[in-house]
Amino acid sequence: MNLNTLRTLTVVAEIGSFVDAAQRLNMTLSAVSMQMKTLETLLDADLFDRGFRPPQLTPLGRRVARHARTVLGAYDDLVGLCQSPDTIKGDFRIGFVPTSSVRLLPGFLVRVRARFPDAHFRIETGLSDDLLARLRAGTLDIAVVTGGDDVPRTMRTYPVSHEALVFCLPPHAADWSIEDCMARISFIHFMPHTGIGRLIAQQLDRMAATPGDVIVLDRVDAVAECVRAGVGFSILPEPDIRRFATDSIILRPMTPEPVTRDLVLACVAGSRLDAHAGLLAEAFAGGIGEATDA
Amino acid sequence: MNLNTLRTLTVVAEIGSFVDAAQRLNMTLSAVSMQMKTLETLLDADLFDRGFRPPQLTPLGRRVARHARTVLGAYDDLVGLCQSPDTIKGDFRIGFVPTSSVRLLPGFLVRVRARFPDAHFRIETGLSDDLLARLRAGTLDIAVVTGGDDVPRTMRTYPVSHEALVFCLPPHAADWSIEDCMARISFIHFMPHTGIGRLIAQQLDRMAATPGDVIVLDRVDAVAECVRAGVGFSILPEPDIRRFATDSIILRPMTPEPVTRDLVLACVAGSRLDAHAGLLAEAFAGGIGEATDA
DNA sequence: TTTCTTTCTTCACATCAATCGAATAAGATT
DNA sequence: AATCTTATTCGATTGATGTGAAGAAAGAAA
Repeated sequence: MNLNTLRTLTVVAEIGSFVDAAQRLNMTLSAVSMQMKTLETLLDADLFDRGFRPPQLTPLGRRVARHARTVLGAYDDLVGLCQSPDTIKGDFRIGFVPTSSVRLLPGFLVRVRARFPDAHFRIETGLSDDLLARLRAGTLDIAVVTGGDDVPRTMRTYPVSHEALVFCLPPHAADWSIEDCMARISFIHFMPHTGIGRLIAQQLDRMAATPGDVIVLDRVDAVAECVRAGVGFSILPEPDIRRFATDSIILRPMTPEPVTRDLVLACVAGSRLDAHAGLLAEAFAGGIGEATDA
Repeated sequence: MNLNTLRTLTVVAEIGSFVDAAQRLNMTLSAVSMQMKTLETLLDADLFDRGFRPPQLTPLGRRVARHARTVLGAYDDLVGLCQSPDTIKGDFRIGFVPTSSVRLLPGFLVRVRARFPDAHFRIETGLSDDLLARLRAGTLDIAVVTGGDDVPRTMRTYPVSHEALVFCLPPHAADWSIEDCMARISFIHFMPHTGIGRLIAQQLDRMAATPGDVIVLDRVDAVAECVRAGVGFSILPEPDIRRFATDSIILRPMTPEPVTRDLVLACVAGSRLDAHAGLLAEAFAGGIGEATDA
């Protein structure tokens, strides 16, 4: 009748190893092992196949672990019943898409700590799709993801930031048209397989301009250095590129009209942070610049 | 994170007193008190109003208690996941309508103990409507009730017994017609406000025969004695009346066609005994006679 | 295969939380 | 007010749960 064993089970199921689960839960390996053994005796069921060294969940074990999440969720809801609706308290897990983790995270943490001292967040990063899947699986309570069509209807979203995409040109191309750039230098494509990458690809399509040469990079700082060095030009969210040597990189708004990338705070409807997600979204207030520059 | 406190809370909420809840839970009053205090500190909420001597649940406390039942239900489901589908294990609460508790209960208990030694049942009695309400509220896992239209769709039912209603006439009326009886002696109406009582009233209606005089009784043995003494005649389920002095009471089938009263085992769909209700219904096999006479 | 590393299990021991019984306090009841 | 019933509090005991070290077992490397 103790939920700790269930919580441990879910963590073990998620992580796939007793040692790592123990570390995450701040307890010893032996405690985890004991708990799982206790649980198996209590339920009179084989949850793990110990023929493998990280013991593998049996099919039954997987079902139990999934159901354990429901039980824990129901329990968390009960705890939530007793909390005043304008405060947040407890341990939560929040996910960030990589670029947002650099820019939005610090300000978010500062504000949240000030406003909700009894709330603690474990921060995890991942691509939008990954984070959404983890929200659905219940291994994440809330996440900052790239907004758009990809976010399913079952999730509630709250706008967190609204960022203009801009062309980033090297100094020597200051007077060039975008067509000139396409023809004469490389296009540096940032993370094409991600939410923001798809947005960039979409813009290239829209301009019906095929770059002569494409370089793919997965770090904003690398893109910035390459642009500055004159290797090529790029498209990035303005706040991201502004963090790097703005003076030596030419920023130019998207043509014919501005394009924005939206970051939203997503939360499964009815999940335990559902009622508080709006409050948390406010902790991003002021946008990126203020949050990081403060 | 311990479910025992939640279970205690639900029992306290149901019973309305710490002492009685403690007795039901086989623990001391102080333990119950401590648990409730612990729970209140943990949730940081006032669950009870201690201005009254059996402490009264606050509105929040009531909500928490209701939600606690959900949590416990989810937990029970999890336990159920691990049990083989053809065995039953654990503590359950079963309700019986009064007459069935006399006749069906012993046989049921004997068979269930033999077949499912790890299942334990707390037996409670009540009228059909009461039992159905308690099933819905989750304070009962399963119940034997009078079948018919009253059983809502959300409940699954399994036939348990099928009993003919019969006229019970005193010896001196052995040759009388029912019309004669109506005119000359009292009709003894058994428990008119219950499931079976409504069925009896329905039969009187159908026969379009208004008895001259009606005596209401709520015990089968009292009905039997009155009939035997020649006070009046009655309608009862055959197995019930057979338990009393059959030789000195004339039984006659209902006219124009036989009428039956069905007892069903009812269970909320999706509740923790849902999957096993069919098996339990089998424990009533053989019907009343066999069960009690064995 | 043999050896080594990693990971889990087991054990004795320490620690903490839950329960009990008795004494006390506080609403109900008369 | 006196008394009854019921809940709270307190110290002592018990049981459950966690720790760390030693042992076993699976997987990787030689």
